Amino acid sequence: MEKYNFKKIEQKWQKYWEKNNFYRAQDFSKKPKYYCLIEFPYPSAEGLHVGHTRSYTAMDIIARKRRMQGYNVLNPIGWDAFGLPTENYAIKTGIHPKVVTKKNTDNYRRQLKSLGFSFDWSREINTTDPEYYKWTQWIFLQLYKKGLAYKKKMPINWCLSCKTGLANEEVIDGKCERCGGETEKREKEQWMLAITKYADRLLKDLDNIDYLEKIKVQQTNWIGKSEGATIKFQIINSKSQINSKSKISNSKQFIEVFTTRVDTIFGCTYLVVAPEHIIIKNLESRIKNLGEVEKYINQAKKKSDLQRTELVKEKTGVELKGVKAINPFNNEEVPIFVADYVLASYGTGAVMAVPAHDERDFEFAKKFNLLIEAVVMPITKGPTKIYSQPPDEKLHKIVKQDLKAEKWFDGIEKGEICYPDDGYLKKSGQFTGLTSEKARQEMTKWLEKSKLGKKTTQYKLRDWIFSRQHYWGEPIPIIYCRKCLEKSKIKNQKSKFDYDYIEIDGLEYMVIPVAEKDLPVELPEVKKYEPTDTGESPLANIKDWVNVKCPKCKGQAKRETDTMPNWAGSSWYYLAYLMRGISNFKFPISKYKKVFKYWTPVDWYNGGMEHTTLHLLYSRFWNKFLYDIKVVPTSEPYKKRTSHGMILGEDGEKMSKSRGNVVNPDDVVVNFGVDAFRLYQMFIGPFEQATPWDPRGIEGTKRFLGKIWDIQNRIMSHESGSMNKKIESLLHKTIKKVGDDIEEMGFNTAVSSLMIFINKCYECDDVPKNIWEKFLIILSPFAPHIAEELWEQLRRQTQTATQTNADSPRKSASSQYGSVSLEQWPKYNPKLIIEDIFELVIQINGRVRDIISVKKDISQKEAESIALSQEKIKNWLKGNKVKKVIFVPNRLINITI
RNA sequence: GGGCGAGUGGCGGAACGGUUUACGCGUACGACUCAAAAUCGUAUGGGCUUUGUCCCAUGUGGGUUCGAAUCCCACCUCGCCCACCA
Repeated sequence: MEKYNFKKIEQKWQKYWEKNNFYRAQDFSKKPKYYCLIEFPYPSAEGLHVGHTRSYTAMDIIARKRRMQGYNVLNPIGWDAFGLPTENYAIKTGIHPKVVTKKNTDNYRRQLKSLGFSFDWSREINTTDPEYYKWTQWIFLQLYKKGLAYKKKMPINWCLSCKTGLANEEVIDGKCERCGGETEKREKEQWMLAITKYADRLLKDLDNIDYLEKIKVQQTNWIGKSEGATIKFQIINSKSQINSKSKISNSKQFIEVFTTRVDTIFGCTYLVVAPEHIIIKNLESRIKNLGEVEKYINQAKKKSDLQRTELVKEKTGVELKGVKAINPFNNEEVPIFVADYVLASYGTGAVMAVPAHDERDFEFAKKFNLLIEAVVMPITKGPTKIYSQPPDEKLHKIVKQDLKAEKWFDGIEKGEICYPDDGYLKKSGQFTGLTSEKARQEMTKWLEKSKLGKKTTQYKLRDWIFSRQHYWGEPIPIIYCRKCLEKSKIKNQKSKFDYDYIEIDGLEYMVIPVAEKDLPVELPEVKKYEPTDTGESPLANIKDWVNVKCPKCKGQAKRETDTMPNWAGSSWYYLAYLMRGISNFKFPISKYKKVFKYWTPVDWYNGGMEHTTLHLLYSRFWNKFLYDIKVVPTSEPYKKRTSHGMILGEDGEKMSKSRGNVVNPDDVVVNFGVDAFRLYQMFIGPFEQATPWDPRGIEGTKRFLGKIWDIQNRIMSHESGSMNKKIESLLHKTIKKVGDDIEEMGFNTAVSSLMIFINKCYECDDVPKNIWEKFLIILSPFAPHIAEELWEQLRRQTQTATQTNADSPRKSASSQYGSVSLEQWPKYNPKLIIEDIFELVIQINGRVRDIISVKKDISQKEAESIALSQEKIKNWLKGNKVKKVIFVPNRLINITI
């Protein structure tokens, strides 16, 4: 018999699969569909590493199993190829990103094909293909038409070294996610997507999908819904100013604040507004220390986010002298401060400060010596004093009256300690005595009745900054025309513009979306890819691309030169695979509705945790939008989402080029073969956990395959057939275990149970063929090449034995014997799993003292008498009285003495 | 500071109320070999002046239970994500 030659086998079967279009998904097949999805890779110059391939292998195993279970499986692959590394490479070398992308995708394709993944290569996609991105642009235009894409002057995060705007999500600790460089705030006209309009649905619909709990929690926190109230504080001039003749101009001005703790409002001793808050400009004439305030604001603006966060400990701020605010609940005057610990972008950009019940306000008040007034007292611990008649007697049960509790309580009362939790109210007018919860309800009602505020829901989620000033991205398909704007102005009344216009460099333009028939707006050829220092996209320099005939008036117009962020192309790629199969991206969209209906939603999507709040949320948003405009039939794109752990380097650190600990699958495969590699990736540790790569570990899975090869040779070398009860029972156990484990992504234990089965077979001389065949079937998703080869050998032997003389036609080398991947996934027989003997554990006082084999399903009585008759046990029991006997059927008996 | 998760042999890990250390790596010894590699076999948590019907071991300290790695409480350490969100 030949030795196990993985190279030969792998090549043979990979060719066979490809030649026979083995893993092509059938649109509209009558079989039930199963759509599994992995995150398509960004084709970098370094090539694949084992971090990618582990998760792909896992999904490949699931796909292969589903096919054997009778599903029509779609397991597609493509390239998320727009991105900065490619652009940076182009800047350095002058080579067109297209060329680089081609080179990298070719390499990735070669690598993936060599690893035996069962992808449907006929649907390969590439986000940088104009036929692909014309649809990305098309979706943008639909968003624009529905008012969900808009342009806005925004203080954006600007990366000084990449020279581009970044979304909040792309700035980490004040640094650029890509290059790690410093960022600062800049004002720029940016295209925005109104994801916040979908915030509530993105949150609520999490209930109906099967995402890992931690993914749901992360998305929930990211969306960050909080219920509270907005409250209007009237602004007045402070007394000193009133006295100095200039009467209060009666145009009432208000500051609106957002709070989740209305119940603490009687403890509000000042207001704070963010440095960017518009009210400061509006109050300019009334602020007495304007110079000081402006100085502070300028300083705050200069601070990058990094500096702002670094200064967490030291709070800064300036009082707006000359004005005060009136607390609508008690009509008390409170001072107004400007401070950068208040964020302009959240809530109303202004807060009511309650130092007694908010840590940040407390800190600020301490520093500026402001009044701290406690109005909420703790309920459960040590209230030695009662401030009012609470509505519920039980709330006042004094739990402990030790000194500590009393001190704590007094500290709160004296304003020495901040108490940020719920409690019951004191010194709160008509609301005194209510619990925080109840008070929030009542006070909000009161606010709404008196029209001084209202119930409000706030989200941390912000709109998505969609503009990038880069070359290597999808051009935003918008044209700006001055002539059209002039015409409309003449036609319409001056003040009523029923069209979109925009101001660029002081000139006004009309915004004209590119028509569907003119898509794609293709990236022009350029000589230089560098972003400009002015912050404009490199596209702005291509005059004959920028200057364009207006599609409406045929006059001089110009194109938008910003491009889309990376996340655009990946927000809908699961649909692109379907379109690719049908009509290769031709218009119109109606062509594809049927295929969407057949395949969506994705049944199982696996990817990295790092995409939970970006890609995964963005693509849920786009899908919901596409659902609303009736393009896709389901409101959620992915039915089930799981995530994988990272593979760390041998040193236990994250794999990275700079650390030099990256493992390239190519090198592993050369020495050990694809099947050993696939198995080891699955065996290395729990799938959801990070595990270090151990270069020696793979020896084990290679030996495992060698054993399989040997056993098959033994089986084939002699007539076997006699049933082996033990092996049969173990087979059925293994079928169950492997099947269950795959579903729960317990791949490491699945592999180990396959190993246990093989170890047992190895001990036996005689493994019946029909048992062995079933083993090959359940092995095949993990190690498809060797499984195919052994299956074929086995079949060839059987067939040549039965049909002697038959000159079997020799078409393709292998197809005549079928393929193991066309077999049915075997069912286990529950009866065969149950053994008639089990190991009865005999414990005394919970400690194991003896183990004996006994018959299954014996009664407690029987077990007891067996236990008590054991010599060892008798010795233990000598001179002791049996107190109690606990019996766990088919497991153990515990005697207490 | 907040959220999520994890701490078990020399190492990756299994078990997730019932025999701690499955499976694999490594190591030691043995077989085969002139020899080595490969392969196969055996052993492999620690302790003992007691080799036993012994004792101790799942980050630390408590608790619940006949019985805890597993459940509860407190603490320590590490990882990931978020972070002045009112």
